[in-house]
Amino acid sequence: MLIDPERDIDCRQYDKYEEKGRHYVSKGVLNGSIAWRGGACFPGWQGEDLLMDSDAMVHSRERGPSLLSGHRIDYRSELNDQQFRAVIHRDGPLLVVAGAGSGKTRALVYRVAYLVESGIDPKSILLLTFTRKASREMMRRAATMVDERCMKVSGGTFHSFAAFLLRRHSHRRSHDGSFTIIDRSDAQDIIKLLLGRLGLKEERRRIPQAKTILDIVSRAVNRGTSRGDILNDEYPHFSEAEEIIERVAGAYESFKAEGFLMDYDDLLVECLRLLRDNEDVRIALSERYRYVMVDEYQDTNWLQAEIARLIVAEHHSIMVVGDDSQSIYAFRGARFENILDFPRLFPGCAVITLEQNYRSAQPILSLTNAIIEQAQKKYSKHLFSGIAGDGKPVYLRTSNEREQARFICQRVMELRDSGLPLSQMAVLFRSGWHSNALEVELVNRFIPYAKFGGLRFTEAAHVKDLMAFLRVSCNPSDTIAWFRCLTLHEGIGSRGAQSFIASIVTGKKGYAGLIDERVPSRKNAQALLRLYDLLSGLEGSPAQILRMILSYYRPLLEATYDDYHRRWNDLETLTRIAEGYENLEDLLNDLTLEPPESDPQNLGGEGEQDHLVLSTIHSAKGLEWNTVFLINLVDGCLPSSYACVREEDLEEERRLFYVACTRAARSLYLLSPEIEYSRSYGSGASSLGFSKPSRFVEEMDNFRELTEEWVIDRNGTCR
DNA sequence: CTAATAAGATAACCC
DNA sequence: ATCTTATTAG
Repeated sequence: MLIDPERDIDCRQYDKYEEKGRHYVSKGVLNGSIAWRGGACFPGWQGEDLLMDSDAMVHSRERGPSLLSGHRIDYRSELNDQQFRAVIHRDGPLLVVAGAGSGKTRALVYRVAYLVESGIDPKSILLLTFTRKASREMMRRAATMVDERCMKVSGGTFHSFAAFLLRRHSHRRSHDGSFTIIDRSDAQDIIKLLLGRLGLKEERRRIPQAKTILDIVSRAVNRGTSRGDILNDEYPHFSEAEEIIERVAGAYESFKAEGFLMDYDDLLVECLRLLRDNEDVRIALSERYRYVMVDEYQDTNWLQAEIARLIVAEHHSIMVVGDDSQSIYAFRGARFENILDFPRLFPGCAVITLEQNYRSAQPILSLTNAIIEQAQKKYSKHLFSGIAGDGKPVYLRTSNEREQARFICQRVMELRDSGLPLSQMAVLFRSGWHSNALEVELVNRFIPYAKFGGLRFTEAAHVKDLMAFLRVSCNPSDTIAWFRCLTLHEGIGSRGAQSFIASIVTGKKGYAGLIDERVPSRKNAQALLRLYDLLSGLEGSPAQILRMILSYYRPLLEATYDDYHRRWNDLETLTRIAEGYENLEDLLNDLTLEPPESDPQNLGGEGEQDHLVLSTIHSAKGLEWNTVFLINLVDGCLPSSYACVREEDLEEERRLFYVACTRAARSLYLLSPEIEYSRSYGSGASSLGFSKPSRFVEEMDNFRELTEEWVIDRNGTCR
């Protein structure tokens, strides 16, 4: 489509205005459908933003309608109208509401390409995504379209961006800026320590577990409410522990402050504070990042939305992309309302809706539309697909998990034999351990697979051990890391470690505290001397440091774990990762914020590349496969039994179901095994009995028509 | 005070 | 099944 401002824009509905000699449109309607703002929104408009390479912006009718002059990529024919408008949008706020599979990523990638091709400095583009993997992937795609310049785009997660910013402006904080980022389990250790320290063990009242306390504290931060409210709303059974929680929370804050520690939430909170309190920082950022894009906007919480707003406070040049139907991170404080609030936050913003689905065949889409139709709150989007379907999604009930696993293995092998690569098939599930039974079967049949989600590489004990050494050498006040390092040694338990830590950190003796005379010479004296030698002798690149620590740690590893061989491999992986880093702090930073996926388990099979994907639904976000198997579609698994109490939680589970099904391009298999509950399975579930199919299935009256039910017979399956 | 052993509880999603 | 906590012997 050729956009002709004179013809396509309804001139009665926008205000033209002039500023510093340039012409702008503040609002308008294009072909009667979209809100519009900004004179530089499309090529050809005479009030171009002159910041750009003006040549590239001129819409050239002489050269034919499809190619923007100066651009190698034929944006107009490669994108649909809505995508095209989003891509060539230049300045001013833009909200793209993108249904599942509607080419949201495509729009982002093309916009990066378009901006870079127009001569924008890639470093002035900031792409905030949900995972670093996602941003790298987008840049890579843009780079293959344009050139290497696209790799220079600034990008990352909100958390990594916050960490970067905080380190850069560290002089504004009281300490020298070397802080350590702690993950959830570190935070949990701290809470446990504090519970002991505060002498709360003797309390009569029931005290929530460290994990629960942390959860409450974190939720309050991410939702922007008080801990009391969270307690009342979500943990009523602990409401009498409020006072204790407050005390622990206070102690936790001061503990972190003393040790220069920051948890995930602190990164956002401090980043927001930095932006709020320092106008000069905001201005500098606005100048540096002229084009800001936020992916998965429906999963941002209020802190993130606020950070994004402040980054662009000076120029409002921000594009956010999201889909309220795919918001699945409420447990982390995500507010899909952010999408709805966006136009209010940025008055006059352009809104573009992407409704054409390019991923799934129509029968799959019909089902997913019906699923989301059940949602309490929905914001109308009618997805349509041009892809005719081969068949309806398959629904299959099996008598147990084992049968479910066997069916999948059999079907996967059939499909592979018919030429579909394993990597084009995925098995999705609600919780990490739902795939256990299947994994056993896959191993038996030598089907290689890679699992995403669940336990992370950096959560393995041995990896944490090694990171503790690194953290100590990076930040000698890191009490938690010291604790781990010290108790690793024979003869040093929690008590001994505490006294050393007191000497090292509180007594400010540094490493010398390790060879403190106060500590009588015992059999551990020798070990401590060696530890002292190790730590004070650490120098060089992160990889060199790591190797020094490894040679020290190896005997400890072998003494502690029977399966040290496997674990040693992980540590070598870690060293390989470290090779790419010049400074230790960056390495630790990245490991905590963006842990590498644990090595794909290549079990049997010939090619290393091709493996079946197993993934939690959360980790499958944004991805797609030709064939998707959704397993354990059973009440108590999906929806999870934890989510069956509150209405909002249940709604989120429904969206999860929706997200899972919309990952499928050509075929979708829904499996409901009967699971026998030996013990109570979550809250109040009957202690004995069999699971029922998911209520989401039961609730849909047209489920039968939209799917095809299979039953298992003696030799396999048939209709 | 530590380390080994026994009994008991709990089990999600993720930066 | 795995991780935590309580108990007890060294």
